[in-house]
Amino acid sequence: MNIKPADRPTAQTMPKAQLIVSEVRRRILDREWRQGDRIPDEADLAVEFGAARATVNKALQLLADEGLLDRRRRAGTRVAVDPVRKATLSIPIVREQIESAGMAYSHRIIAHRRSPLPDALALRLAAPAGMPMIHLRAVHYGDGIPFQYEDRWINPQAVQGMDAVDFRHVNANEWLVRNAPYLRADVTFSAANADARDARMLQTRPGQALLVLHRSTWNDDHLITTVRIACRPGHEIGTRG
Amino acid sequence: MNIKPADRPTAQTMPKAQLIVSEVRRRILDREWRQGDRIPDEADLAVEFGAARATVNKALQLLADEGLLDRRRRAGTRVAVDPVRKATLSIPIVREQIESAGMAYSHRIIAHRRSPLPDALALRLAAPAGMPMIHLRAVHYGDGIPFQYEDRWINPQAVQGMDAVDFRHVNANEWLVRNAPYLRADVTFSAANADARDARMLQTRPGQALLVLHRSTWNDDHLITTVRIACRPGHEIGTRG
DNA sequence: CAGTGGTCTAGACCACGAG
DNA sequence: TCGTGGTCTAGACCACTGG
Repeated sequence: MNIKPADRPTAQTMPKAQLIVSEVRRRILDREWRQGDRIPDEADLAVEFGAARATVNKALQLLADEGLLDRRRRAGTRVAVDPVRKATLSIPIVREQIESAGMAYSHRIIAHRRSPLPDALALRLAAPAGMPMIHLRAVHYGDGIPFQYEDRWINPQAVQGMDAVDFRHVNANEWLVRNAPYLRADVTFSAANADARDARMLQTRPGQALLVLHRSTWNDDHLITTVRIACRPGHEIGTRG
Repeated sequence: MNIKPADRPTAQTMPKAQLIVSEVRRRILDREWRQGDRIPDEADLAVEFGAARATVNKALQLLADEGLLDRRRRAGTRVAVDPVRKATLSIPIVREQIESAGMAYSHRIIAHRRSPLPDALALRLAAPAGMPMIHLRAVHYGDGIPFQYEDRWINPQAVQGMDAVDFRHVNANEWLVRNAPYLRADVTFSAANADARDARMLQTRPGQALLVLHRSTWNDDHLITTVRIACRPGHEIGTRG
C-alpha cells in the first residue's frame, strides 16, 4: 500500500516521514499490528512506502522515542507491549506565565544573604556541605496575588560575573536562565502542607496543600543552583504527551 | 577544529552527531557563542567538523528540540535567548514502580459500577455529559501499604472487547495500557488536601497534602479513559531533562 | 554468524521567510 | 529574491545481538 495524500485527507503536504509515522500509528490503533507483534523491517517498509530506508528509520525512531515501538538490532521492531507513558512538560518562567495570563507581574525579595549550604540540602543533592552559597527567598505576584514562593540557593562560583550581580534588583530566575546554561537539570514534583512561612508568603492558611517543585541545575558535577518552588493553592502543571 | 575522540576523552566511540552536539553545547557553556548570537550555518559547520550536512543538521535539531538553539530558515541558527526549560518524565506503571522497589504488589477494587459521566468531569474534559461509563475505584499496595488511590472512568465503547472484560478481576490500568492505544494523552499535576475518602484509602489523615495526577487518553475526540490518581503522602515524581 | 537497526555521506530539491 | 534550514535518496559500512 502506498501512502498518498488521499489516504489521510488532513495531510496534503506533510513530510514523508510524518506520513509514515501516521500510517504506522494507525495500524497499531486499528490492531493490524498488535502489541508485541514484530513489524516488517526497515528495508521492507521502505519498499512498501516507496521511501528510502533512512526515511523509514527516522519515522520509526520517532515512534520509538514516543514509546510506541520497541526496537532492537537483529531482533527487529516490535509494537511496545508496555507503552511507556511519557510526558514532556515545559516549565514556563513565572513572569511569562503570569503575563501570558494577562496579569501584571511583580516580585519581592524576602531575604538575600550569603550562607553555607545546609547539611540537609547537601545530602539531598550529593553536594559538599558547607559550600558558600547565596540564599534567596522571593515571592512572585500576578496582579498583586502571590503565585509562587521561591527558596533558592545559588553557587556564586558557578558562573563568571555572578559576584557582580545584585539579586536584590535583578530577577534571579531570569538572570540565571540567561546567563547560566547548564548541562543537567533535575526536577521533582511533590505535594506539601503549607508551613507557617509558606502560608504567610502565599497568603493562605497553614496546612493548605501546595504543589512543590524542586529544581537543580548542574554543569558536570558542579552545582549551579537549586530551588524549591511552592505554587499557590490550586495551581496545576499540565502536559501534553 | 576537528572533533576527534581525543578532544573528549569520555567519548571514544560516539556517533559523530553526538560529538557535534557536545561540542556545540560546550561552546555555548564556555560563552564562545553567547545567547542570541548567530552561529555558522550548517554548511560551514559541516566543513569545520568534517561531516556531512545531514549529520550537522541532525545534531542541531537535537539541540533545538532541547531548547538550546533557535533555528529559522533564512535567518539561520541562534543560541536561544530564553532556553525553554523542558522536562520529560516517564510515568511508571504502579505495579512496576512498586515491584522495582522490591515490594510485593497488590491491589483492591473498592467500587465497580456503570454510571453516566458526571457533569463536572464532562465539563473539565469537554466530553458529552451523561455518557455511559464504567466507574472504578481501586487502591494499589506495596507490601500492604497503600501507594495510590485511583478513581477511574472508562468509556466502554472506546475499545473493542472491553465489554467482555471484568475489571473486578483484571487490573484496569494494565488492561488499558495493553489494549487501548491512544492518540492523545493529557496529564496534569496538582496538590490536594486529602478528603475523608482519600485519607481512608491511603491510611492517612484528612488534610494531608497529596500529589494528584489527572490523566485522560483519547483517540481523536473520543474519550477512552480518565483517571484521578492520589499518591501516598510524600510521594515524588522526578525527572531528568 | 548473519540479520537488523544505527549511522554516515554526497548530492539534490524544496519551502520558508528575512531583507 | 535567494540564503538557510527541512527533507529525501541511494548507497555504504558498522555495531550489536539473537538464533
